[in-house]
Amino acid sequence: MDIAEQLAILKRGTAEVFREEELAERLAQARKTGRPLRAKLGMDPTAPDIHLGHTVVLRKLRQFQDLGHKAVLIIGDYTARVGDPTGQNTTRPMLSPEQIKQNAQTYFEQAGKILDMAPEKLEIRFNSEWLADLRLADIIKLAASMTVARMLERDTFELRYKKGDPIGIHEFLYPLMQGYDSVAIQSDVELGGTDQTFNNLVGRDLQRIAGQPPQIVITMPILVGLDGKEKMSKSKGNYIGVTDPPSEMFGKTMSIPDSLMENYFTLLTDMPAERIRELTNPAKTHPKEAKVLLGKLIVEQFYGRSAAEQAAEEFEKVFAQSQLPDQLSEAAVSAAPIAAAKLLVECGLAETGGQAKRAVLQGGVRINNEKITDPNQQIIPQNGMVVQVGKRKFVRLKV
RNA sequence: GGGUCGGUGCCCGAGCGGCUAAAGGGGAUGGACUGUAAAUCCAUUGGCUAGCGCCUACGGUGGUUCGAAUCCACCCCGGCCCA
Repeated sequence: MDIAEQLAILKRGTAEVFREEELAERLAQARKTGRPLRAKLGMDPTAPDIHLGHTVVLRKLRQFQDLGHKAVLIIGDYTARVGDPTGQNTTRPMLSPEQIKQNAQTYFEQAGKILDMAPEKLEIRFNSEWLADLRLADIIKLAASMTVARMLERDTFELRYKKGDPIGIHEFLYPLMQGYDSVAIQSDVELGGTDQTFNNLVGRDLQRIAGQPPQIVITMPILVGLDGKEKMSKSKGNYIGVTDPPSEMFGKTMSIPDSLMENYFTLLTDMPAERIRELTNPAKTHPKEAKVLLGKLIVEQFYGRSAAEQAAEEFEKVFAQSQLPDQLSEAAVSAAPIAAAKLLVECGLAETGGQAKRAVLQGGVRINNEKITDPNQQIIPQNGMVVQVGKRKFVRLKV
């Protein structure tokens, strides 16, 4: 594949490339010397569960692998002790080493769904390997390569500063540590979300100072969450996890605002841009149809085609035709008569009695598809009885 | 170190001795309308109780008072200004 083609693939969906000419050069050089590029991605072991937001960058990294390059995954075990201030309104707690190790493990398992895990395509490094040995003098030297003004330029700091939120001095060290990672592993390229732009560019500076050719920085757009407003994140609950079961993945995809579809197609699938334009043009494609396709494509990447088809069918059945899903989770209850509200709590459909009572009073509860209106109505649980709260929570009773 | 302002429910934020489980907004949940989209509208939003009612809650501890998120003392945490 020639350089122009490679470049086109690598550029697709990116937010920015610093700098494109350098990337082209470096690709050409790799081809000439036969030395694959080292594409770095830092992983924060504080948040082990991967969602589609993370896969945007992982997919890009995978493209590098597929083009014959090497992915270098940095586990920020040492940096996690500092906590990346990016996007945080408050200082993060520091983690214990055991916790970090466990998180990293989970991360690998999940990242393996996207990345090529073959040893010759993937190098995994813990940054404590080089950061733990730095002495105070080294750290001061590192710190001297940055100014307070430049630090404060970063939105995250600026925002917090203006808002009057606390900023710990140690947080200033984070970008430096991350930048030093690039020096340590001699990366050719570093990938990250746009929120990592600053951190990644620091790597360029530090490499230059260290006499290395500065890495090319490729940033990917931040994936917007299901709410259509904020960044996809676990804490905001607006995410699709890579371990979500197919039906849930599909259902969540169907719930995104239409306006987000183009973005999702671009960042989460390999669909050509031209086709995406057709799909997201309501005059050419019905939005629901496009979204179904999107949902299938997403599920397919993690569970294969047949699971994707099945999830779509199931969705149609349950939500469009209000039928019961194929698979119902079971809840064991005793056979004694019980008030409806209490039954909901018993089988885990409500957390508290008050919540259950409310659900009933608001007409959201059905037992064997019959609406219950009185929270105190006595129910005699029977095997196979189906209890439903709202549109999406079902349970089959097991007496 | 000095001065000053602040810490309220999932989040933001009002309240500044009783009428306060605590205004308002956001979010979330349930309902209507739909394409589990958006927009809109209605309702709910500490726990226990069939209900009367009881318990827990306004940074922490102790106090004043018939009664405290509200007053006082000390402590913890944070912002800003000065040094």
